[in-house]
Amino acid sequence: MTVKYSRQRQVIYDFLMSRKDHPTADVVYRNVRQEHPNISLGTVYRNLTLLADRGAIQRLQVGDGVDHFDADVSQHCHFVCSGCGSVTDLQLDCLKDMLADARRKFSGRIERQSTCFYGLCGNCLGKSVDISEENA
Amino acid sequence: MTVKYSRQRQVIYDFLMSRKDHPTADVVYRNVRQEHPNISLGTVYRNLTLLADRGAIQRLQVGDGVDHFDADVSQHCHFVCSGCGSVTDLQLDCLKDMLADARRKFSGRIERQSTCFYGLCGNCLGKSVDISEENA
DNA sequence: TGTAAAATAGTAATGATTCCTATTTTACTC
DNA sequence: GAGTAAAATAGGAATCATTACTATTTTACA
Repeated sequence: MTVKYSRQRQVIYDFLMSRKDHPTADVVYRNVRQEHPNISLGTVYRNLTLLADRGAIQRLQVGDGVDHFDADVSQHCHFVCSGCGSVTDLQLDCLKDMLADARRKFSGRIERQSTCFYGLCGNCLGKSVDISEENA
Repeated sequence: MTVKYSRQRQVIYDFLMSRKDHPTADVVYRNVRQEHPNISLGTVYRNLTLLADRGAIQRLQVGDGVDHFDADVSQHCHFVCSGCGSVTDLQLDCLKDMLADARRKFSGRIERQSTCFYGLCGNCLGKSVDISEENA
């Protein structure tokens, strides 16, 4: 199946390239709709999947139940804030060492890796947090 | 809310402790039902969530769209086979170094980490794979 | 222009997980 | 051992992200 140009796919990809965070399909949909009011959510999903399958973008599953998408396809880690839910990049030099270490120890073939850190971002650390329910 | 004993929760936890792989809620349900025919799927989900919230077990999100559960709560990596879907443990010494490195570089508070490798396990590497659709 | 393959919009279906409620079980007191 | 309030359960309904379906439109190319 050859891929043909589509204006919608172009707009989706351009939008993703313009963002440093890692939007979900729904966020992409709501933003792209502003200049493309008839685009359907299915089209957004289909094109994000197509782009990810071809390696043009990365699909991230950070454990919040929703897929995030990243136009930066280089190997890097992510940080997920438990406070605000933001997903940000984290460049660690030791990433490649870890991959090498894993390949040394594992008998199968390791193709890629995904590392995600969890905690509170600098912003959320500053704010006072309601912990009234936390000991319930 | 104090936690009271329940036979169902005990059976769910015991089953998880007996497995070296990392079953999904549905797999737990189908197995536990053999000796507890009336248990409901909702009970399995509720107890897995309760145990995970209390730190007795770990919830894994490896990117296949389904949650997996692990009775081993120590920090370790996982490997997900793209062939058979199995999820296995991978102990890497450099894991703690990576966490230290991340804490040094990041301005927020990092609480935990999740690392997952993807590829083909030793078993699936041996088998011939149908790639007829891979260039489509 | 003509045409076949690919893509779209809109909607229905899927499937994992959570929520709801009447009933049962637990833990604790007398 | 009975009485009781909180917690847990079974079973089913609801939710919500994602995928599948289909009639129509767009693309690429002769």
